[in-house]
Amino acid sequence: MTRSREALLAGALDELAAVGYAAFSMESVAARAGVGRSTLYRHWGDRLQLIADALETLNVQPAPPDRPADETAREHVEDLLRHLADALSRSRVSACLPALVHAAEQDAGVREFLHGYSRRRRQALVDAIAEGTARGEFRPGDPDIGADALSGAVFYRRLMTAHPVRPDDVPVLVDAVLGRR
Amino acid sequence: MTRSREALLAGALDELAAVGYAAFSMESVAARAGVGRSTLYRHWGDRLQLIADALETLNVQPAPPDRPADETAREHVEDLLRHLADALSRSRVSACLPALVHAAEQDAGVREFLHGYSRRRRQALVDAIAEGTARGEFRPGDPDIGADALSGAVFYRRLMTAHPVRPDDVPVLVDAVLGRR
Amino acid sequence: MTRSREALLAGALDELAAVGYAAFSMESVAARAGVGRSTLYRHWGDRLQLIADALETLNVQPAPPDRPADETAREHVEDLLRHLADALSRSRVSACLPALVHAAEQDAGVREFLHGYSRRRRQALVDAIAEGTARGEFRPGDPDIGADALSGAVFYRRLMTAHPVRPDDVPVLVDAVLGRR
Amino acid sequence: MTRSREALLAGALDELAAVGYAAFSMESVAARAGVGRSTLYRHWGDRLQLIADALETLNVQPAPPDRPADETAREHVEDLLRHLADALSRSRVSACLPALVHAAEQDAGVREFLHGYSRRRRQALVDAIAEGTARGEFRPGDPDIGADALSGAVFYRRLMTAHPVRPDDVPVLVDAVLGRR
DNA sequence: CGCTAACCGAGACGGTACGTCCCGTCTTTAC
DNA sequence: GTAAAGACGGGACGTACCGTCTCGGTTAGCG
Repeated sequence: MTRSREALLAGALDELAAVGYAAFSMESVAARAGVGRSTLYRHWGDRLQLIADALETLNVQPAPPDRPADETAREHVEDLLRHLADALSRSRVSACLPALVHAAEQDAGVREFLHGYSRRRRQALVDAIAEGTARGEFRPGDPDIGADALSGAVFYRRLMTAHPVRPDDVPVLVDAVLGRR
Repeated sequence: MTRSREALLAGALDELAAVGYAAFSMESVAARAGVGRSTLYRHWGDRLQLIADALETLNVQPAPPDRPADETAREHVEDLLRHLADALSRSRVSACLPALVHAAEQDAGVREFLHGYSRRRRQALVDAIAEGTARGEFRPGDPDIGADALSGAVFYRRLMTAHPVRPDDVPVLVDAVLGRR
Repeated sequence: MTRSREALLAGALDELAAVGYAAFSMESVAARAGVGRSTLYRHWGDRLQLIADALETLNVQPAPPDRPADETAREHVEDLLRHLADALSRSRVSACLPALVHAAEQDAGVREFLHGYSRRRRQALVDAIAEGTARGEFRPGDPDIGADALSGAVFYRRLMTAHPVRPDDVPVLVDAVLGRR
Repeated sequence: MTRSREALLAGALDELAAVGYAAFSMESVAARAGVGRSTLYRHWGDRLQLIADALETLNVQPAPPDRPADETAREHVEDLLRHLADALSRSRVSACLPALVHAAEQDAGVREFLHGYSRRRRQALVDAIAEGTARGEFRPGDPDIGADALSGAVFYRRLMTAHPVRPDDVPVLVDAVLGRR
């Protein structure tokens, strides 16, 4: 709303991406925003409220791009996964993700945010898979399981290995889990 | 080695599991171990050294149980996944995992540990899948991709949702990714 | 200035008098003043800055009492010495003196303070002696030397013996050094 | 006695002279002596015992030099004062003196040592003055007072000013306090 | 136009944890 | 059997943030 509010929310995300949740410092957020410490506390009371609020900022779902009428379900699934892989490689979300995973373990508010974020993405994937399965584009199977395996592979590679999934890897992954073209 | 060393390493893991990496306090670890703060610093110098060392403790791979000679590759894969699912539900590793994921993002030592830990588990899975594929127990496919999808699903459900994979979920998952029985 | 500042300065002098310079503890000063340790460090940064500042407190010279017009130079000299003897027996200055002497050896700031304090007192004495000498109340002689001998006796007895100069001892001392009445 | 004992006593005096009583560190004394910390504690238990013992080392009175038969009492007094002035300018005693003054205020053992040291020196001076007074070399007067004034001037200038008494200053001082030649 | 209210910065305050240094005690090694 | 090495619990150091608070100063809106 007020000018400093936005500067602080942005500063909070920067801080989170830069030093993580553990070393996150209100002092430093205020400095990033070029704002007095007291102003910060006037708006958010404590660290967690600020972080939780800043995360909402990330929550704005970009409207799903108009899908061409003739896009196959497989293409759609691949798009969703490519977008996820991309988000986990480059965006601010990616930088904050490990901090979020950790914070979620400690704080119900953050947990809610993280799970909700994940749920929305996953649901889109489930829908696309279900459509493809119905159309016979994919091997028959539970679309929920498929979504876990596909999303999981992307998150797993980002969080637990040094080699995140790249866009080119996506088709192979879809082939393996949902059935060859 | 010395008595207090072990008490402190154990205390460190407890602390990590209890309050996470962000709120991890040397003060509190020393208290948990019933040991003077200076003793703690005599051994580890700072927070990260202690955590890194404590993690090595988790690193001891339990010898793979003697596999019955007649176990199928599918059974083996399912065992590995059930063990992983179990580890991510109950063990000390699970409690520390979010803290680890976060710490790994900030510290190379922890990152190395986490990736190494993940790599070893994954390799066992890859081998089992490859064997099954060779024997025709599974649908043909790249065992690396299959391992990512299977491991990924388990980690994803633990870290990003409120519903971790339970042992009973494993066969369905294996069916979906590697091919129906 | 701020409330706690004064409480801390007073506490510092108490601490200095009570346990000396060697055992002087910031922790304990803060406790004496009923103030948080961080407040103490916010104002002074470290032990020496605090002590140096606290000493300035002692530096306020009480305005010389209106000397009766008919006071002789000898009476004036005796007054000054009695005042010194008294200060070295009872006052807070006396309690801090040994600590000061030691601290002065290690720290230039304290040294400056101590020497300045001594110089001012001594100068008043030199002036009084010079006046008396000019008036023929005292035996001819260098007033600086006389001041050293008189001041010296008082400090010497305070610092190096168990028997400080008492007010009654002053006239005899003046007789011996400056000439009999 | 044992080799390390002596090294430690010497080291203690060095340390005292170097950093004073306040910053005196057992750690550092042991290091100076090239000896383990535990060896130090085996001999002295704590800081004060060590310091007290080390000071005894300084206590060895050099045998009074054979006074020439024809030396006057004034010459003797001047010799004693010159020796004192010299000791307070150069020797290890001088370096330790401020530390001693301070320690004496806190610790009875050190106080006893310091006062005793002072008493012995002063007595020699009193005797010399008394002799000179008896012989008519000095103005009549109480030799105790004279000794306080003379010793006092020397200590005062050492401890409270930046200008210690130098050997050349001695005759003038004696003239002023005990009577002109 | 001037008053009031909000928002803001600066920073004092009591607190807690950090990592460092030294204390005095003790056990364990090794010469 | 004496000395070294060094682990141990303790406690003060000076630093950095925390979250709370009071204090002036600016700006805006409203009377």
